[in-house]
Amino acid sequence: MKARLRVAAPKDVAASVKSPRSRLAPADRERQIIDGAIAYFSEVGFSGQTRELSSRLGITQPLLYRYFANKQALVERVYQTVFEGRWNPAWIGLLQDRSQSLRERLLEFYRQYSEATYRPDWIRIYLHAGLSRPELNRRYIRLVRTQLLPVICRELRHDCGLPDGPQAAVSEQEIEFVWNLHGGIFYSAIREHVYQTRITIDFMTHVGFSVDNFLAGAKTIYPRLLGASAPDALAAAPARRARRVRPSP
Amino acid sequence: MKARLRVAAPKDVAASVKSPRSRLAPADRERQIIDGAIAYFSEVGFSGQTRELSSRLGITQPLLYRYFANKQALVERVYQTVFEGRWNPAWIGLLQDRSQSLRERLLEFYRQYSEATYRPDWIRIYLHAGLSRPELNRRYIRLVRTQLLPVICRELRHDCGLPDGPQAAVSEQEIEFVWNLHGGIFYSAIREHVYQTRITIDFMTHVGFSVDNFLAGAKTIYPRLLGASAPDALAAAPARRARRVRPSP
DNA sequence: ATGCTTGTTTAGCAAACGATAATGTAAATT
DNA sequence: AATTTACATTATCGTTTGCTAAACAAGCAT
Repeated sequence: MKARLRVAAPKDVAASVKSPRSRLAPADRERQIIDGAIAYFSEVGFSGQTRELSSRLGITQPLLYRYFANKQALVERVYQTVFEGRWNPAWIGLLQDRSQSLRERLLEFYRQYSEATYRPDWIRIYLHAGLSRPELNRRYIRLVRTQLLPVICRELRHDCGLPDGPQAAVSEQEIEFVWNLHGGIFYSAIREHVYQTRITIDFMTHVGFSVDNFLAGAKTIYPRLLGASAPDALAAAPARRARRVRPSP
Repeated sequence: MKARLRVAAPKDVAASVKSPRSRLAPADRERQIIDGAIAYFSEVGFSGQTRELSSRLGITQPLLYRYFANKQALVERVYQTVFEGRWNPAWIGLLQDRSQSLRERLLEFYRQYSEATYRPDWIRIYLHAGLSRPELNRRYIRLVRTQLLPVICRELRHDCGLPDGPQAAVSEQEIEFVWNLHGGIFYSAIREHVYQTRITIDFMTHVGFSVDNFLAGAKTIYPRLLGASAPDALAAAPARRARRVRPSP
């Protein structure tokens, strides 16, 4: 039907710039798209357009839809890759290795942990997800809350010379106490990678301050958290502070 | 020209549901739009649509454009309102009032500060902004960095019985030490308001842990931060930790 | 070479979205 | 009450955006 009209009009000069249609194995192309999507969505958020993404990848936009049913499916893969791909179960063992001082272990842990997660793409995806799909972050936080923090709590008990045993459950207060260390370090990573504040102090130096302060303070504070308050405070729903809906004008 | 065709056909039943065209004073309408925009954009992010926003406000979409030249202008007003409207200069005086213990002052400060800023709309706008317009957050952080943290540093010096004077500048290490307190508390607010994690511990109880840990740790750590390291570390650009571009697959 | 399979591109639709012009109407002014 | 002012709505335009169908071409089998 349609005559080849472009016989005498080959690719013009501008078109010669773009790459000449590379044909990749499906697994490679998929991987390339996911990596590009992580970089792109971490930069502009998940409302970024598929055309811009494909353009950055050097491919055409419909090609995305050969590998992912729709944009949402691609976004899910990004979430999954970022959140599930960078957790190292060996960290638990590292923290429990009492042949080193707890300070050494915490520093080494945060060195490795920040190496894996406190990088621009991870943190930004993490925050974008937190704002649009908090259930994903809750799942990750549950991982930290159940796998990581209780281990630190027990090591802290041991370090402070406090009684411990397999049946002595970690209290909510203890967890919250350790959250404080974790959150302070995470926030300094946010300042660096999200707000891009110029930070004159080396990241691990900051971690050193945090850990030292944490351990020194714990010597004083941590003993209080065990005996006094009931560990079953979990069930109780304490009265939260009153909260205005709007600031009074 | 056009005959009144609807004489015998007044507003139908469905139309009677929507409000009957309220006519507000410009200042009131503008305020209403800004408040609605804060609530809406904090929920869905700044890529939210103007139609949906106007629908929530119970007005028509073109009306937005009578009050704001374009969407971007509205977004700017939201930023401005949220970031500049909730800082209370009196906090500085509160922190410097040595008639109370530093512990009391810090607790009271964080009670007031969290009341003003650690609420869902503020935090979410803050994070959305951080991801899309980090320069705005940098400005806010500079406010904290220059107005708030140095004051805490000086009070901490006094509390730890360390030498102080108007000419003894606060070192970058000291600031970073206090960032840790501030960030840990902020992160617990993120967990609560953004990830909507169920937190069984009262917010101010958590703040109490943080402050106590901070003060107890400071007694040990803080003295080190003053004398030893050069305060002019600001100028130096310390070697940061090596960083892979991608995690090895 | 020829044809076949399948990865890739071209062309384009339908809905969504920011923005504008024209029309309508509530309330102040006279 | 008539007129004017300006706040608000209706209708619509041009573009963007997710997504699809058809055409095209790179590599393998024959």
